[in-house]
Amino acid sequence: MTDYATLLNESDLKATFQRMQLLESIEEHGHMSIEAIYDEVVKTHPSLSLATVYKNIILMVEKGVLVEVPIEGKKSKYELRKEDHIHLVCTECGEVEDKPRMEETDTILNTLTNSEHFKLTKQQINLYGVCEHCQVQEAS
Amino acid sequence: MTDYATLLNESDLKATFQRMQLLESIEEHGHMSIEAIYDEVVKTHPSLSLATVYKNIILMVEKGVLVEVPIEGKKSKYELRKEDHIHLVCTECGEVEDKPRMEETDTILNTLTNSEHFKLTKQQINLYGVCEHCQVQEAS
DNA sequence: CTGACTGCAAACGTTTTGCACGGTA
DNA sequence: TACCGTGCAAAACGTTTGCAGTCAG
Repeated sequence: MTDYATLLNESDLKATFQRMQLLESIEEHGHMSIEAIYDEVVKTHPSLSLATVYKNIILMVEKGVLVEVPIEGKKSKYELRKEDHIHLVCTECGEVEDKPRMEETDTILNTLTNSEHFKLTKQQINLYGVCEHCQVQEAS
Repeated sequence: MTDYATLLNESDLKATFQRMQLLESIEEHGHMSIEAIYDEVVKTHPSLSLATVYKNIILMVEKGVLVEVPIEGKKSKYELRKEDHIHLVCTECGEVEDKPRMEETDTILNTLTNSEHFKLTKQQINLYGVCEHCQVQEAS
């Protein structure tokens, strides 16, 4: 997906230069905080306002273009919406990595919620730990 | 567990009246935001300071007495530390319910992270949807 | 008795808001 | 052209801090 204009229009949002910049930056980096998105985009578009970033991130989450990833003890990060997956969150460097969701977990979780009469709309699996890269760092 | 004094002392924290009140309120309600904890405890202990609640919640999370539960689009809630479990988060009323973790998911997630050379320290599974109670409300 | 903890008030950083201007469809 | 979206500055909000007094161990 690189056609942000179509994506935005299909979500009832006008395809402004700012919104496309935000999406481009998020796709490039994977998972970003609002502050990080602003810092990144303002480099190439200095008149960008932080308020605009806030307004648009919230709006794009509501419209389903973006997904919020809440993280323990930190500010939420945001990513493009894509098929369900698991997040590996490194507690050392803060990086978030995506891993495909296993079918078995889906089945188990669906069974569990069905038996609870809970109308499941969204799964969120975050695994916290130390990524391979940071383990190497620690060793030295 | 009701012996908060022992729990606190074992965690290198003094067993103050305020801390015990916070823990009691959290245990009674299950999952609470900082604001909610303050609102609840200040009723019976009017001199309580919000700053004290902040300081202590953060401290007790660091010491492992409490666990932070980050939730999409909302402020984090806090719960007593207990054996691993799944959270069912109702997007209507905001209530969080605990469900026991299935062994199969544990196995799957461990296998996944091992193969990634990711040193797993903590799992977090949140399922968002509508609880049974709110589904009944909607129908009417 | 002493260091840890509390409450207060002020400081701080983050997020939201209202409004005049500018740009998309 | 009509609205939606942007940038700015101010306001509102949540969280943190420093300090003097108090309390648990």
